[in-house]
Amino acid sequence: MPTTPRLVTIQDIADELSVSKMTVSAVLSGKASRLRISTSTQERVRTAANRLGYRPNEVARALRRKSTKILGFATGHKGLTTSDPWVAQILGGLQDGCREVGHDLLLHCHADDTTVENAYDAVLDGRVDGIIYYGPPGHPMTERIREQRLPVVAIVDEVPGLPCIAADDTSGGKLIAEHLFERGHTRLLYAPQLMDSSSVLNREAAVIARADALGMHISNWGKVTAGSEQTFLTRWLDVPAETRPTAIVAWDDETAIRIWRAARKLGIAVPDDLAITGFDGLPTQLEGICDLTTVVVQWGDVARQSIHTLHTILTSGTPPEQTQLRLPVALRAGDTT
Amino acid sequence: MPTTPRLVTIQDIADELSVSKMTVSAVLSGKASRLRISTSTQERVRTAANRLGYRPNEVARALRRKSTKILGFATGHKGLTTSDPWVAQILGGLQDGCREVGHDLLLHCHADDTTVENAYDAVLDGRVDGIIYYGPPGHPMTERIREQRLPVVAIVDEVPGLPCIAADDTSGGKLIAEHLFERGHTRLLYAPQLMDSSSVLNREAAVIARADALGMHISNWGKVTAGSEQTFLTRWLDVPAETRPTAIVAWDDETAIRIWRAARKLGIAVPDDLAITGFDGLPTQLEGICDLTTVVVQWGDVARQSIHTLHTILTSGTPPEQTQLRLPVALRAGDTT
DNA sequence: ATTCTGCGCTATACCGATAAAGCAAGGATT
DNA sequence: AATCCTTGCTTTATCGGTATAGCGCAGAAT
Repeated sequence: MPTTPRLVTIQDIADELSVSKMTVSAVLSGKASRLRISTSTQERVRTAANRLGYRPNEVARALRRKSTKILGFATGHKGLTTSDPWVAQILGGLQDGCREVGHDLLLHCHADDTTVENAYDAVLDGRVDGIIYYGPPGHPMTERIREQRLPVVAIVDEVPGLPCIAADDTSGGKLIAEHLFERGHTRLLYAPQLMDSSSVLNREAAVIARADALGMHISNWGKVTAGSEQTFLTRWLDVPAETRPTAIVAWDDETAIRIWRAARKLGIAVPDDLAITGFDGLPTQLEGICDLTTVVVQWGDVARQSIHTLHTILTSGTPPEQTQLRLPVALRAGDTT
Repeated sequence: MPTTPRLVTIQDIADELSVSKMTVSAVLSGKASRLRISTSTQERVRTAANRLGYRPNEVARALRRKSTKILGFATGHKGLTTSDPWVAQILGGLQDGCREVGHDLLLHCHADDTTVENAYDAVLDGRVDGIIYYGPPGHPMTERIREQRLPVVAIVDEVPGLPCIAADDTSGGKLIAEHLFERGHTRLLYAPQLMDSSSVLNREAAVIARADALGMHISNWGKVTAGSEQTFLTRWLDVPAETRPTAIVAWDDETAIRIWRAARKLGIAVPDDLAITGFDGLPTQLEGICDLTTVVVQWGDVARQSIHTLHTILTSGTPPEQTQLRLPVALRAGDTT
């Protein structure tokens, strides 16, 4: 039994003043002039509302207006969690955006594995007006989202057919390759972890393209999952020093740091024997003490922007002109290159 | 104009099968046996619902049932933001808890400064069934929350009269003092930053009490705000070496790291000249590379637990017996002591 | 004297569900 | 043969708002 405290409704005020519900509603929702309510009545209604501590029931409103003024956030990547500090940055941005457009933000907690399906459901349930989706593009449900023209905006990873706000991964990859080139590297190794992400693929493609153009050699030994860094580096140690890659380009900061940590354990000197780069620009709280070379992405801005795009879709009915955005990134050199 | 896609309602199904709305509702909400609906009708309803892709409108449900199955999170500390990685841990825990009790989680984005007032309003608006509140205890609104018996659970900081789930700050402070004692320190300096937090005060009191008991001397030069670390350490340098505190006990990790960073800049050797301790045990992502000595708190568990407490209050109408919880903490020695 | 117009508000229906009571038909009971 | 009970649904009211049309009255126009 949810203990909702005694509520003051519009009816209570109406009874008290011996006017109709509608009069009260009109006054309190600012439609007073359209319904031609006298100033004196308006005054009386407002006074009574204040005195009784009236607050409009948002649920009732939402039902009538068919819009909850709530936007949702759904993730489709497995293992991704809100406590991940980089998702936190996104959440912060989503919140800022919501504040700016006057909505609230709902985090879906229903299923154990939060998929696009949940996003889809939540909209149909009427719980939220629209969804920010961060997940893999391949999900069968994305097809239905497109067909039914549900208000969904993708972030970080591209989902074909959906509006998408992401980072400029291509520029980021280019910056990494150039940075390593300037530092004198000629043999690179790309270390992905997530595989069903357009972001990873874009970063990789850009690094490769730029590395090639600069005459560097770049290889890829496949996924570096959590826990396999040691094996990865052992393999690296087995390669004769003269042909060994001198830098590892990790697809994100987390992977980079895990490799860095493993390198320490194995006694590999970073960056002298091996340079490591990340991608994301996570706030590690240790800036100035211990810095990873990385590409800084304003994830908060990506998220904020996505809310605005979603809001435009909701208010105008159609996506805004600029429905595909890639926000600029910057290289930050640290102690690992 | 929010573009809600064409909805399938209970009425559509009823029309299609030439039965009443109520029959459909009963079947789909599992009350079929109580209303004595024949198995064949149940079958027909379910089939039709599936075929039409029916999803119950949660807003309508919420209105009727007077419960949204949504819990809210409100912060009252100024400057605290979701992108703060440690708030992220809390959010993750809140989400886990919500999943376990079958609710969703709403982040309030209405006002610029999110206060208890917002929490209060959101409950009265009917947007959420209850609130997890993290903020200072002194707010005048907390008085009204208590009076009206609103379902609010405080976390991290104690709010008199409200149920509260927090970390065992007292044990944490004790652990810090003992750890520094073992390392041979005799003169400590306590560095707070937030001031209106019971958590800070408890930590301080515990450190002082334990330090006294162990015969150590501990001083407090007041708040170390962001940016004032240099000044703080300059003052420290001015003290003659023989009477200088040899360890700084920061009230949290963030402050500790800011001091650590400033120490680096000033050429102070950590931990040889000066030891530094934190509190929180934030995942810095740099574990094994660069570690702060700190007290690890399972913030996720604090948050999860608070959801369960709130849920108990909502379902039973009264707070559970154990309405005050202090979760255990552990010391993690790092490179700074 | 009659119709028209503007004012200030009320009546009714509806959003999509659910709770509670009602009611018709058929078989069992007395 | 009359009553009762069970089965299997339907009816009505309600949650708390909002949209739309309407209605009585006063003064102005005809």
